[in-house]
Amino acid sequence: MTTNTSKGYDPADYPPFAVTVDVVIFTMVDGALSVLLVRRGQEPFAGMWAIPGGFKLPTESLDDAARRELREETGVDAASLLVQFGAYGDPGRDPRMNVVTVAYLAVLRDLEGIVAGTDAADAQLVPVERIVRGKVALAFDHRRIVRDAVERVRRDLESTGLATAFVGPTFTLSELRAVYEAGWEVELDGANFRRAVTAAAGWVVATGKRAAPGAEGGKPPELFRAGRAWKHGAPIRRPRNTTRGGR
Amino acid sequence: MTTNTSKGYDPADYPPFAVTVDVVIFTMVDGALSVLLVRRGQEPFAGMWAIPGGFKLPTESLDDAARRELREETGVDAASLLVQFGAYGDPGRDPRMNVVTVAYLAVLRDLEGIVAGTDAADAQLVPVERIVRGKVALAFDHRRIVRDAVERVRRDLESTGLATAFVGPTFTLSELRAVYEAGWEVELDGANFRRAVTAAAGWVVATGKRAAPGAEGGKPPELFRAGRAWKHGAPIRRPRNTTRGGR
DNA sequence: AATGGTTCTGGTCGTCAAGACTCTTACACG
DNA sequence: CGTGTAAGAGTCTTGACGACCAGAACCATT
Repeated sequence: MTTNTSKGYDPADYPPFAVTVDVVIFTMVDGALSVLLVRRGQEPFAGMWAIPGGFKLPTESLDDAARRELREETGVDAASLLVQFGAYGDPGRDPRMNVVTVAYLAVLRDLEGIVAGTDAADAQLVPVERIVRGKVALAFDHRRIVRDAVERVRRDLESTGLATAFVGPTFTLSELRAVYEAGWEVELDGANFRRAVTAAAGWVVATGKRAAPGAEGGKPPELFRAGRAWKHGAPIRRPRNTTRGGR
Repeated sequence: MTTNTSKGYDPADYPPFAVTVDVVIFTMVDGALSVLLVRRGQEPFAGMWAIPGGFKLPTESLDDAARRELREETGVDAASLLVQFGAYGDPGRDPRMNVVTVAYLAVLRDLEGIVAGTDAADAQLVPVERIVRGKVALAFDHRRIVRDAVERVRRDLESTGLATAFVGPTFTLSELRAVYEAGWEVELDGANFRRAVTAAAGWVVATGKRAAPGAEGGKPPELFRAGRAWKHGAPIRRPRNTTRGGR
């Protein structure tokens, strides 16, 4: 074992990099987990779809840079959620120079309306399934980044309060359940789901109000808001359809 | 919403950064999850303890850089595990320049012997608990990095085959159980643990051999090797001692 | 007003995983 | 040959979870 001699600090010693921050912005579009893509204006990959991103400034933290990119691209100031999930620095991932990018995933609620107000040639919301399966070509290594982001979302649904970021400040249990169903690609029984989140206090708090019944009719559902317990976990676990033991 | 105009490519446009890779190297030291610390030889923070790290080269990937650092610091070529878990770039985290570091966590098995062969003033294995609680002062923001790494280990124990990286190619169920107990700071019943990992095929494969009984005597335990199922998950879940609902 | 359709909401029931616990087996040591 | 120790096997209870059914509350249509 050698001692740590590697961090020499002659400024000529270290190779310069550009550091960028890319943000995978998720939202729910009629029951499908979707991400925001923007069309690139410049080379390289001009005209191609990509996830939003930009250079980090020396005066801001990585989190700040991600927040700034989010605001610049969507006008939204505070995302429901913004988490870092990976860094990408393969040689040649940017054809022009050494770029290391730090990837964030964000969750927004009302993105659909915002995107509808822009030129459809410049921004669109695409179901993750289409990106994962390669139906849409993305610039750089952005397809891999999106894939990793989706993977992270699936995990965090089970271990964090991520799901609440997809719904509004008040929500029905059906809406919340739909988030899990879309993220995990499963079907959950409504009655069992209700029991899981209402059995213990701290997950959802009844507001006493009711939402308007859907277009299809039906009993008007209760409105809830998120409790504090989400800070430390999730009320339900991902079903293991694979009979324990994998394969 | 604006279109993506942020990635201008005039080389004078983007602020230069140094990119480093830091590795939190975990190993088990008599039942305690521990990390490798090395003493810094140069400024800044000369003489202080830190986790190993160094500059990324433009010709290598981030993963390659992490592997290289691991080899340079420990002489070990292939770690049992090497995963990226975070990037850190707060302004001022390095007093001399703009540095963004990408953090990896590694798991090694026989590190104790390697460290014993070096000058104790240059490298040591420290239980994570001492670092988390701030008993050891670390350079840069390395304490935070180690804390995040520990958090990641705890999670990955439940959702990946991380635990098998701590044990040898063949192992007893007690050894494997000890990994979970140390990582989660819980006690697991030996009989129940055995049932969990042997109930379904694919987790552990009996080799037919038996290890020598411990110094304390007792029935000599069976030796197993890891099966393929670990690729996709873990055989046991972290006990929820908090009576569901957190708070 | 009655009927059928839809969704929410509460209840039941069987299955199975998870823990707690006990007992047997196989070694070392004196 | 007993005694101590840890591995390994068995039993039992609890409760979580999923599948399913039934009633309640609303809408739309007749």
